[in-house]
Formats: sequence, structure tokens, C-alpha cells
Amino acid sequence: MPDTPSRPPLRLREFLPYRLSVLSNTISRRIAEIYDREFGLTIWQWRAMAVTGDTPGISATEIGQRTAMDKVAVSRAVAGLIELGYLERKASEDDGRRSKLYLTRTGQSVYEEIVPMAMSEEKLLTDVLSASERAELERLMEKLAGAASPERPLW
Amino acid sequence: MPDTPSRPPLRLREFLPYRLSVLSNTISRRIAEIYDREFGLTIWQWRAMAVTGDTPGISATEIGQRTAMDKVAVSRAVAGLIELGYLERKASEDDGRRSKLYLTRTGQSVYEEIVPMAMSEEKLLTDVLSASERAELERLMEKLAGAASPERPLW
DNA sequence: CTAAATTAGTTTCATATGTAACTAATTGAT
DNA sequence: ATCAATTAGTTACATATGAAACTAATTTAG
Repeated sequence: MPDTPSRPPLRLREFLPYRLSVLSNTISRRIAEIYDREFGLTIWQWRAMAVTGDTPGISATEIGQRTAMDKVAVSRAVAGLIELGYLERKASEDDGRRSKLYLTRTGQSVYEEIVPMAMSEEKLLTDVLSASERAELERLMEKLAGAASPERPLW
Repeated sequence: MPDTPSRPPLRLREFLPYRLSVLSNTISRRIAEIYDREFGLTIWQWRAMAVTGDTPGISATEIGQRTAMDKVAVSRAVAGLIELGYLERKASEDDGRRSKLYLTRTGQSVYEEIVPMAMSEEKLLTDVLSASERAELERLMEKLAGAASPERPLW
């Protein structure tokens, strides 16, 4: 007579926040591994590079806004990319605190040749879903995101 | 003021792995905050506790299998829980390397208290979805999990 | 039986990450 | 014009995390 549960048991495997976390971490780890193995980039570096290639002259703060990285993460990613010779920094004429970031020639070739390959690798993961399934998933995630937003009271 | 050019931007915000990660982190942080504030537990500690409460006498290795935590994380979580007086360790009769883990009386009461909280928090989240939407979400997550599983070759 | 191989779990070390403190430049209020 | 407040970005510090080395117990091969 070990137990007479007075409430439904918590099954971690069926617990949505847990499952979301495991799924997201699995995917993130997988993708990070690809960037590292193929290009020697962290996922943060790749994101910073991708938006800089897309918007030359972008500032670190703007990179943060576009990628949801905090400013410390951006600072470190950019420093690493400059170290690798993929990015260069130019002083902004109108604001001495800002720098404008550009791909170097090398960085440009990475952006044009290697980064699209990375995006197609990422696509392989999500291609198991049809377009309509992806749309549906996005819709459901949208709803959950609303429910989880910090403005919402806790209990 | 300088503005961004009107070329097609990198649509990071629409990219599924990225959005999944943001959603999962939002939810996890929200829940982790509750565990920490209410009970002084990390999310890893809570997970170890949840499966121990569900399966008394479980071993550390089994906790890892049930929660997708690696053995180092389990070891640290369990050590912390013993320190807090929530778990106790008993030697396994048949295998001297193993320990069997149990909730203490205190741990049991925390478990009793925390489980309904966790479940009601989950309910707040999932209640924004209808039953069929929840089922569909499960199905889509299943598919993605399969696509992201490490056994799957990338090409 | 005995030595090699395996397994459970811990510790160590190196790296990653977040928060806060900090520097330098700009803006704003008076 | 001056000084407080704000902003861009970096550095420092404390903690989290993962890989690998390690200890101890068990299993397996011969």
C-alpha cells in the first residue's frame, strides 16, 4: 500500500514546459554543432554575421535588437568575428560611441557562400513539417507566447 | 538619421528554431523563477525531485534518463537537494555503486506543495489552447523531435 | 579465479553566460 | 555653458555547464 495519490501525478514527460525545453535544446544544440563543425562559428557569431551581411554599417546595438541577443553577447560575438577577420569596425561620423560594422572581403565570401549553406542545413530540420504544419505550429506558439508573457499575472 | 536599406532582411524572427528557443526560454525562466522564489530550487533540482517523488528509490542514472539531464547535472542537483534536506540517499542492497533516492518528510511536503503549483501554471499556459490544438501541438513537436534527434543524419 | 572492461557517480578544469560595474560620448535640463 | 542623465559598448566577476579524468563497484572473458 505504498500510495493513494490524492491528486493526479505529475508526469514530467507530459509536462508541456519540460517538453518544449527538451525539444528546443535538442534543436539548438544540433544547429550549434553544425555551425561549429562546418564554419568554426558560434551561433551568436553566425547571427551577428548574418544581420551584418544583410545590413552593412549596422551598429552593435542594432544587431542586438535584430537578433534578441543582449549587448554583452553581441560585444563578444563581434569581438570574435573581428578576431577571425570576418568583420571590421569603423567609427561612426555622427556619434563617437557607436561603431559601424562591415563584413571584410573574407567575411563577405563566408556570408555569400557558406552562410546560405548553413541556412539550408537549418531548413533540413524544419522541412519535416509541411508549410501548413509550420503555419499551424507558429499560430499555436503565438498563443502560448501570449500566455507566457511577463505582463500576465502568475496565478 | 541613417536608416536601414530596403533589401530583404534576414528573417531570424520568423525562423522556427529561433522562435522555439525564445518561447521555451520565456516559459522556462518564468517557471524557474517560481521554483526559486517559492522553494529555493533550480529547475534541475525540481526535475530531479519530481521524478523522485513519482518513483521513490530511483537511481541517479535513472533520473538522468527520465529527465534528459546528463549525469553531472543529476549529481549536482541531487547533492543540492540532499544539502537542502529534501532528498536522502540509501545504499542499494544489490549494487554498491548505486544509491536509491527518496524524498525526506520535508521533501515530500515540498513536493506536495510544488506539484499543484507547477500544474496550475502549466494549465494557465495550455488553457489558451483547445483540446484539439493541444493534440496538434503534441503531434508537431513529436515530428520536430524526431527530425532533431541525433541519430538522424543531416544529409 | 583473475584481470580487463564496464558502469555509477563524483570531481576537476576550462569555457559560457548573465549581471553589474565601468568608460566614454551624447543629450537634456536649467 | 554646465552638469545630471542617458546611451553605446566593454570589462570584471560570479555562476552555470559540459567534457574528461577519476574512484569505486560490478561484470565479463578466458
